[in-house]
Amino acid sequence: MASIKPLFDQVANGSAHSSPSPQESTFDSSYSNPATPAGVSSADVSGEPVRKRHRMRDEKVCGVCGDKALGYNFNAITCESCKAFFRRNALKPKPDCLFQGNCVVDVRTRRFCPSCRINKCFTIGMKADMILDDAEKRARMEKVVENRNRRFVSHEKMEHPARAEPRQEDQGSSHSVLTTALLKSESPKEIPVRHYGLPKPSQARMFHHPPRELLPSDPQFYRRLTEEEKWTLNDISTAYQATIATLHGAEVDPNPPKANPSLNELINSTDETVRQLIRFVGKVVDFQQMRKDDQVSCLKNSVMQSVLMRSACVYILEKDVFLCSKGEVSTSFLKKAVNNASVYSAHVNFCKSMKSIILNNYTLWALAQILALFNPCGAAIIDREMLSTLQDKYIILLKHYLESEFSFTFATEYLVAIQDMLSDLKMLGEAYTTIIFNVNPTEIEPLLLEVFNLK
DNA sequence: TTAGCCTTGATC
DNA sequence: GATCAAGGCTAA
Repeated sequence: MASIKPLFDQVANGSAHSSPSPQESTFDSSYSNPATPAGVSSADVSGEPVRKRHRMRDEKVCGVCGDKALGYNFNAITCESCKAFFRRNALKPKPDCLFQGNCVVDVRTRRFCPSCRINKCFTIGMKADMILDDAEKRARMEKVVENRNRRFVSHEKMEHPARAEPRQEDQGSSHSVLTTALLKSESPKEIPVRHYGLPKPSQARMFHHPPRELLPSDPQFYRRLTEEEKWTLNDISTAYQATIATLHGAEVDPNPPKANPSLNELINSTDETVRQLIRFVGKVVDFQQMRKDDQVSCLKNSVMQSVLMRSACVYILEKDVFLCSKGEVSTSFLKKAVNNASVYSAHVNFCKSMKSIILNNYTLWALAQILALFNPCGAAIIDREMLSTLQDKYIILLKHYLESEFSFTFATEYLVAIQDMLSDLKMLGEAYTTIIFNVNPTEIEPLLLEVFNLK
C-alpha cells in the first residue's frame, strides 16, 4: 500500500525539500533536470557510485503526490499510481476542477481531483508524447510475440533435440516440427509420469489470444483452405454443434440439480453426454468408414476424454459453472462426488484452460473431439495403421484451420496450446478411470456400464 | 477507476 | 546481471 514514510524521513533529516507546501512541487533537483535522459538515475548524474543505486532508488519520492517512487515515468519521478494515472488520462480531454484549480495533491488526496492531479503531472515535466500510440504498442507486442516464439523454439531444441530437427523422411512433407510433436504426443513413452497422472500446474494455464489488431491484415499471411477441407470442417462443426445444442437450453430439465451428488449419480449424469457423443461420431464420415469393431474400441477408449471435453465445452469461464440441461451448475458439485481434491482441481483447471483457448469455436471443439477419438495406441484396436492415418489427417486439418483463421504468425501458439491441453486431458481421463473403477455397477446405467467398461 | 504488481525490451 | 521505464493485468 502507499506509504508516506519517505516524506517523514526527509523532513526529519532535512535532506529534501525545504518545507514545501502541498501545492508546490515536491520534486528534488533530479526531477527538474529536463536534460536527464530517461533511464539515467540521479545517482549517475550526481556522480554517486553505482553500488549506491539501489539505495537511491529506495529514497525517491513521487513528484506528484509524494508517495514512494521507484524511478522515472514519462520523464518525471513518480509513484506507480501516478504513472498509471498519467498513462490513462494524459491523452484524454482535461477534466475541470470543481474548486479553484489549486487542490492539494498528496497520497491521501490524489484521488479527489483528477484535474489538479493531471496538471501537477504536466507541471513536474511528465510528457504525454512518451505514451506509446497504437502503432508503437502494436510494434512492441509484435516484438514480445516474436521473442516468445524464439524462446519456445530454442527451449524445444534443448528439451527435445529429436523433435526440433526434422527427420530425413519428413523433409518435403507437410508435417512441421510442431505437427510431428503433436503426432508423437500420444506415444505412451512421452507421457510424463506425475502424481496420479495429473497435470502439474496448480493453476489453470490460461491462453491469451492475440488482440485482433495484431492479426496480419495481408491475406498472404493466411492459409487458403481447399474445398474439401472446407466441407470436412463444415460437416464436423455442424455435427458437433447439433449434438451440443441439446445442452444449451433446448430441453430444459425442470428438476433442479442435486447439490451433493454421489459418484454414481455423477457417472449416471453423463448418460446424455455419451449419447451425444455417439450421435456426433455417427455423423463423422471417416468414423463411419472404419471397421465396426474398431469403431466400438475407439469410442470406448476415448469416451472418458470425450465426456471431460464436453464438460469443458459447456463450462462458462466467467461464472465457473457448467451449463447443463438443468441450467447452470457450479463446479463445486464435482468436489463432493469425486472426493479427490487433485482430480477435482485438475478437472476445473482443464475446463478453464481449454475454454480459454477454444472459447465457443465449434470447429475447434469438433477437431479436438476427433483427435481424442482417433487414437492408434488405444486398447483392442485392430487396424492401427488406418487410425494413425486418420489421426494425421485431422492433425493437419487442425493446423491448416488455425493458419486460415489466425494467420501463419499465430497458428503455432494455438497449436502448441491445444497439444498441451490434449496431453492434460489424457492424464485427467486416466485419473477418472481409476476413480470410477470402484463404483457399484448395479447402480450405473447399462449404456455407461458398457462404454466405461464397468461390467 | 485506481493502484499495485508483473512482464518485457532496452540500456548500461 | 542489474536497472530502467514502458504496458498489461486485475483486485478492490
